Amino acid sequence: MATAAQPRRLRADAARNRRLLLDTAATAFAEQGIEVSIAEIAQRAGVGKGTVFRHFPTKEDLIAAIVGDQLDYLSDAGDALLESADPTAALIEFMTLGVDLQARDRSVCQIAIGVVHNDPEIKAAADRLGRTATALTERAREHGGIRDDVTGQDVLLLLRGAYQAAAPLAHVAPELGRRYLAVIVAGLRPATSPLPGPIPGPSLSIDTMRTEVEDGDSRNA
Amino acid sequence: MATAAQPRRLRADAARNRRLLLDTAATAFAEQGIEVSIAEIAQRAGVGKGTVFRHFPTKEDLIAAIVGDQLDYLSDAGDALLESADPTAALIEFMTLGVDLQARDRSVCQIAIGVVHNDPEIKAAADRLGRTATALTERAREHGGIRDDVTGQDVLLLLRGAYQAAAPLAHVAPELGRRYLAVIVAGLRPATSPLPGPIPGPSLSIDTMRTEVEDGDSRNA
DNA sequence: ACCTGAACACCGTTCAAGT
DNA sequence: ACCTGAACACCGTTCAAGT
Repeated sequence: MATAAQPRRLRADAARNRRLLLDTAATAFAEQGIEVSIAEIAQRAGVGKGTVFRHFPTKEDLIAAIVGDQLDYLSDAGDALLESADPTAALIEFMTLGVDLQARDRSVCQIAIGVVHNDPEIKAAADRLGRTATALTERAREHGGIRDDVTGQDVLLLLRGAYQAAAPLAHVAPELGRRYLAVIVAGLRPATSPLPGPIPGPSLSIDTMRTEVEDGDSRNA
Repeated sequence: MATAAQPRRLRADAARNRRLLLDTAATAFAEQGIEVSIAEIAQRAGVGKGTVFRHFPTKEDLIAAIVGDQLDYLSDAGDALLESADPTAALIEFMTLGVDLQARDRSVCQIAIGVVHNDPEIKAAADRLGRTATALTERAREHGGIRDDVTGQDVLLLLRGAYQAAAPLAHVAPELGRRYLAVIVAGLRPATSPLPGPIPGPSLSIDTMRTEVEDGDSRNA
């Protein structure tokens, strides 16, 4: 339920349309990916195109709202896993859920990949997911299940990597995501040599880090 | 140099235009990603839009040609590394080159992700890269550097995963790809428990696997 | 307040007319 | 044989006119 800073109370029909659009778009995106046209979504929902843009000023905003919901789903699952007896198994289960979620819904794959960054709803959902991942990661670390230079952000990003590695063959071998998650999990086990480069901070959300740098630069790498 | 089944000999100006377009598009894609318009590429190259489509019937074909070249570059580097004294270090170096290549060129990131599948040029380049990766992987395995249930295809896909994991923060922390590659490499070390799921065959290219299944199905997962 | 569809700018692609 | 730009279909987005 990522219902953040809304202008307080929508008219009855407006609220209904918003939900309707969210649901219609979610299934459409899951089926065909984000390239479905707004026109088609509007038609499937039985409203005019203009209505879509009244609720979501841009297509990105619509995607953001849906992805935000999905992130919340993963946060819920992660929070529940915090009660689990085996912290390491809980972290692995969390990552597995994340990989499967991406496989199920094509639109989630774009999470945080530049398309959907500056939206406040997504930002809030991503922050919450970051906190959950950090908690799970710290428990697993204290339990001795994973190396001590790995953060919750690492876990979230690697969970994305596991799915993205498998993505090209997703149609042929849907279980491949699990395979690569297993490789990654094995790589997270306690080890001697430290990982190279900077460590993504546990408190720093993806969006925060990005906006800090000012958007739209660095086109020339 | 992926110059495959072309209608034998282009007219002088045509050959020149083709190269010009390839170069112009390559830099444009690397700078701004694949979303640059054909119109802009045509203009930057100083030709009409129609000319672009005469050489590359579709935008995908243009991308395919460029990505194919890039894959060849990685194959060349990999083949050179086959002479290296330390097979395990060679494999790691190969993967590092692959991650860096993706970071350098935004268009390569889409490799084999469904956009660019059925193109024969890409298919040939991907096959070759697959063979190179397989050779490097087998040498490292015989050397005892990696677990024995990992194929060259695994290596290629994981190399993609490493970059994709880091991609959301690529602007802020360009070295993050190396970090996640290190995690993955650690996970590839010889181990007791086998990886779950099917093993991507060393001889089977990504494209081959895909066309075997017949495209356009499996929309409902 | 909210909905709607015509209108706009832009994109990939086609093709008749040129050389 | 190859090049060109006008023309087409489609897309995201805007907005004046309706309720």
